[in-house]
Amino acid sequence: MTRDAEFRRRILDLVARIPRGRVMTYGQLALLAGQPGAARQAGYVMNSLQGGDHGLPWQRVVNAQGRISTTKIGLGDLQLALLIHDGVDFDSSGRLNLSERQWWPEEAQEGGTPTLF
DNA sequence: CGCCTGACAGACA
DNA sequence: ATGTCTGCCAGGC
Repeated sequence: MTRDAEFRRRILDLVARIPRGRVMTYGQLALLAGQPGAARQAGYVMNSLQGGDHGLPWQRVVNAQGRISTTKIGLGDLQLALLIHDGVDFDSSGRLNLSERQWWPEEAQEGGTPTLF
């Protein structure tokens, strides 16, 4: 299996596990998928979903500033609505509180090493 | 092959 | 806070 195919699969596995009301960042996904610093590639994978299908909670992925990045491809309003429906609250400047909303998988929480795979 | 553009992020001015 | 620069690398032209 090619490296990018593995990367993609790992990203999607992680996204599928994000609980309602919590979020993960692109850089975090890349890190846990074994490619620290490849946040842009994580975004590239998410972009391929183009929203909705796959039954994945794609809306639970935001950038490192707690802001929605899908505004660039026209999915911003939808993502915001879905997150609010999840119970996530945003401040007046459109940011959510990452320190209380960012979710880390159990495996990554206990061990000192952040990489998951 | 080169050049440019991205659902990004961190460092720095 | 805002803007610039660099690292990341797939895909379009």
